[in-house]
Amino acid sequence: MPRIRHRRLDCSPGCAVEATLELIDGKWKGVILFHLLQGTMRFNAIRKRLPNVTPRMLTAQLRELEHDGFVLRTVYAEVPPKVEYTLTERGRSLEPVIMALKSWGDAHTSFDPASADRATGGTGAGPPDSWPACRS
Amino acid sequence: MPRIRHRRLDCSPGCAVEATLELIDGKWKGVILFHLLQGTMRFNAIRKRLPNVTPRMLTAQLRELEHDGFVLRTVYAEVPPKVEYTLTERGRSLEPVIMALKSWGDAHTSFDPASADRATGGTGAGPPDSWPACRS
DNA sequence: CGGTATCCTCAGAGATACTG
DNA sequence: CAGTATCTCTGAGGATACCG
Repeated sequence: MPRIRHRRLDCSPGCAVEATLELIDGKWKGVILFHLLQGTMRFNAIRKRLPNVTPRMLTAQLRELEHDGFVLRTVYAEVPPKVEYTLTERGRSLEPVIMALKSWGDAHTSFDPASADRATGGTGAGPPDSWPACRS
Repeated sequence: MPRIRHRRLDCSPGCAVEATLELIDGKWKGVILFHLLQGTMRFNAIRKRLPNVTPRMLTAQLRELEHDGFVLRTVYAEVPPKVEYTLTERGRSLEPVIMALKSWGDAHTSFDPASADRATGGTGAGPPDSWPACRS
């Protein structure tokens, strides 16, 4: 069984920011957490929401979330197999964080060049050329 | 000049979550953003706040933040050189996100086992063994 | 249905040294 | 002071195939 380790030990007043980021970082954890906020889901249900995820990656991410105490994995001894993923209390405590991320994303995915780059007496140089857009 | 690309294009209702996460992900961006919220800082001032960062990494992270329109880099034609980093409007718009991350981290760095893992009719098995603690 | 098992790639990140 | 320049390496993450 591969042990799960966290890497960031660097501290400072902003340590808490990094600590939290590290926990929800990892390619799919954010979205998984977001979807689980709507309720318990089964493996393939989650999978359908993440179009490009491979089973291997989804398992890995879910295992990390479980290890970090965010989700509870419940296996039913049935045929065919049934596994449910539910947020724990700790997992639900992330709701404000996830929602802050979502709100910002919703508000800024279509970027308005006129509102950025105007901080102080900026040069006007270095025009931001491209931000990623959300497809579909 | 190495072009900066973003990778995550995967969409779904939770797309915005991932989109935001991607922008502030990257080992040091969260803390940098956090510190810049307190005001304009110079390169070495930021560096002092991130004890274990190498100049190369700090430069890279700042360049990405600049590319994403979060920070403004102002170079003064002086000797010795002076470069200041300031948040843009767009950068400051991240404040709720950063603060959500920090609040959660502050509240959960000392983990209380009694409050987690009690979701539904949990098994009680799989005791969470170790979470990373903040040193210093 | 809900995963494992392998294999592989490549970009993120560290160490070290040097510079306008 | 504020960075570059290399060189190296780890491991997160993808592709593909198979299993209880």
